[in-house]
Amino acid sequence: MEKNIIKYIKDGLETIYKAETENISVAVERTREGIDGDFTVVVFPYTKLSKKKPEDTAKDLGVFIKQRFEDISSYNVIKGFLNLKMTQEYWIQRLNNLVKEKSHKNDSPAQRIMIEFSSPNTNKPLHLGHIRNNLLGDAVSRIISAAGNEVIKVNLINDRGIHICKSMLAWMKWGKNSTPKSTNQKGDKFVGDYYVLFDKNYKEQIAELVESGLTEDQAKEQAPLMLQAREILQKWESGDHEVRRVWEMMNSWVYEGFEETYKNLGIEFDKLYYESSTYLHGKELVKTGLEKGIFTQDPDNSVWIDLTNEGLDRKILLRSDGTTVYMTQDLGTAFQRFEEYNPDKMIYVVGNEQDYHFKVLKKIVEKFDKDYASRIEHLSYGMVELPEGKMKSREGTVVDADDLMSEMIENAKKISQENGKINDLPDEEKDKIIKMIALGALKYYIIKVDPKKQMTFNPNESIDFTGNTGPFIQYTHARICSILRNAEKQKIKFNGKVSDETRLLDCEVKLISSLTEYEGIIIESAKKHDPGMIANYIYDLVKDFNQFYHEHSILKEKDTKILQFRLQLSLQIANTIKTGMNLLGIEVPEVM
RNA sequence: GGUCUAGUAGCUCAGCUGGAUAGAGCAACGGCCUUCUAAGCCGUAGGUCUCAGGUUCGAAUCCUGACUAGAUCACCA
Repeated sequence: MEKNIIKYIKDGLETIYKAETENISVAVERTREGIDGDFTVVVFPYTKLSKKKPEDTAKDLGVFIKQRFEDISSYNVIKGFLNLKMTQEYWIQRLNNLVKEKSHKNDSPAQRIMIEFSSPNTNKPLHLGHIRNNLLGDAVSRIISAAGNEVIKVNLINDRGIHICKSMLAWMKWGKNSTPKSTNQKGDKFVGDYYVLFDKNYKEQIAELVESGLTEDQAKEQAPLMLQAREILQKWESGDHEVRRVWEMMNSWVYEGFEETYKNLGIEFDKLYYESSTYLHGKELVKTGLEKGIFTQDPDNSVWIDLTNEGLDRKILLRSDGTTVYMTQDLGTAFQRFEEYNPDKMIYVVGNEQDYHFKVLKKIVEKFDKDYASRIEHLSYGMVELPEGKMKSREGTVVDADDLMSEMIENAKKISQENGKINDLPDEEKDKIIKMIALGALKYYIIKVDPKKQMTFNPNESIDFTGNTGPFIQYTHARICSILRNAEKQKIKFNGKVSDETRLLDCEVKLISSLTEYEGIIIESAKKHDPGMIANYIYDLVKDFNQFYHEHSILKEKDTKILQFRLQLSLQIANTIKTGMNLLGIEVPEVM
C-alpha cells in the first residue's frame, strides 16, 4: 500500500541494526480509529533484530523515518506500534494525483481470462440460485477486466440431456400442441411447467411400483416415464427427426424467455456454447483417451477412468449405451476452448455442489495435458437456500428470478413515491431510476456476501432499501451529484485543482486515504475473485462521506481553498462510487 | 463412513496473508429536517468470536481434535 514507508522502514532496519531485510515483509496498515496517525507500522517482529524493547525499537525507526521521509509530519509510539502522521501536502498531492492516475490506463492486458458462468439447463426458468451465479460471474468478469486483463465471458447452455427430454416427453404426452403463445406464457416458464408435470406423474409411477413390491431404486429405473425419456435421449443422439424438431422448438421457447431475464438482469456474454454441439468433441476425446490408455472400457462397453490412486473414485465417461455424461461434455468443451482461445486462465463459476466434479475434471485434463489443467479454476460459491432448506424446481419451491425482480421494482416504486423526490420527472426517466434502484438493492444484497458462503434468503422479509444496501450507496451518489449541481447553480467556479495550503480535517484525510486504496482493492478483489470486497469498500467510503456531509457544509464553506478541496473530494468520491458499483454490475442515478 | 466448506450480537453479514478496545446493517429504544437530498446522521442497548487444546511477545484469524450445519462420493446435471 504505502511502498515508500515500507522502503524506509527497511532502510532503517538495515542502517540502525545492520539487519538483512530481503526476506522481511513490513506490514503497514491504516492507523486505528481514535489514535493519532495515518499509517501504523507494527514493530514487534523487529525486536529480534534490534534486541531492544518494542517501544525503543519503534522510537528508533520513528526517528529514522521522520528524518528521511519528508512526507511524514510526526510520529508517536504506543507499545509496539509506530504511528506515522503524513503532512497535509502529502494528502493533497494524493488527491490531485487520483485524477491523473486514472487517465493513463493499463498498457496491455496482463492475461487472457475466460469465465464461464450462468450455464443454465433449458428445461426450467431461472431462479434465485441462478441469479447469484450470474451476478457473481458478471461482477468477477468486470473486476478482472478492470484489473487489466482481457476477459471472455462465456455461457455454456446445457441444451441437451435427460432433463430436457423429460420436459419434451411431458409436452408430447399432455401438451396438446399448445405453445407459449397460445397459453400466453413466457417460454421458459411454459417449458418448466412440463418439467414439473413430468416429475409429478413420474413420482406417481414410482409410488405405484414401490407398492407392487419394487425397491425405490428399482422403481426409479423402471418407471415407464423414465424409460420413455431415456428413449427420447437416445433418439436425440441418433438424430431422430421428430425428436430433434420438438427439441429445437421447445429450446427456442426457452431462449426467448432467458433472453428477457438476462436483459433485465443486465447480463451479457461474449460467446455462447451449446452442449448439443460440443458433446461430440467429448466423445472424440474418449476415443483418444482409450487409445492412450487413460480410460478403460468395461465389458458392457461403458468407459471409465480410475482415479482411486489420486484419492478420488472411478468415474464414468460414456454410458454402456454409448451416450455421453456431463463430464464427457465438459471435457470436450474445455479442450475446444483451449484450442480456440488459448486462455491463460479458465474460470468456471459453478456452485459448490460441483466441487467434486471439477476436482475430477481437472485430474482428467491433467492426464491429457498438464498445462491446461493448471489453468483451470473453479470459482465455487455457496447455495442460496430458503429458511425451509433447499430450493427445488421440481417441487415448485423456488424463488423465480423474474418474479423477484418485478417484486423489487414494485417495492422501489412505492418507496420512491413516498419520498417524492423524482415524482416530477417524466415517466420514462422515473421508471429507469426505479429499476436501477430495485436491481441495485437486489444485486448488492447478493454480491456483498462472500461467494463461498452459503446464504439464506427469506422471501417473507423483503430486501431492504436502507442501511448497508445498494440504494443507500446510490442515494449518496445522487446526493453528491446534487451538491455539484447546486455549486454550478450558485455560480461557484470549480477549478478541479486543490491548493497545497488547504487545511484538512481528520475526517477529510480519512476520505482521501480511502480513495487511494481503491485501485488496490480492485487488484485484490480480482485476485481473490471476491466482489464482496468491493461492496464492503464502497460501503465504508460512503458511510464516512455521509458522516462528513452531516458535520460539515461544503457549499457554505467560506474559505475558497477548502471549498475547492471539498468539491474535488466529493467529485472523486462520486466517481469512485460510480465506477466501483459498475464493477458490481450496479448503476447509480444522479437523482433519486 | 471418506472428502470439502462453513460456524462471529436476537437476525443478515464484515473482519481471517496473526497485531492495539471484535465492527456494520436490520430489529428495539432515545435524539436530529426554517441549513448542500432524512433511502441520511448521532446516541443507548446487545458478544465466552461453537467448544477444548496447541504454536506465539500477541489468536476471531494459523495448527490439531471434538461438536453442529451444509455439500459431495450416481450409467443425474
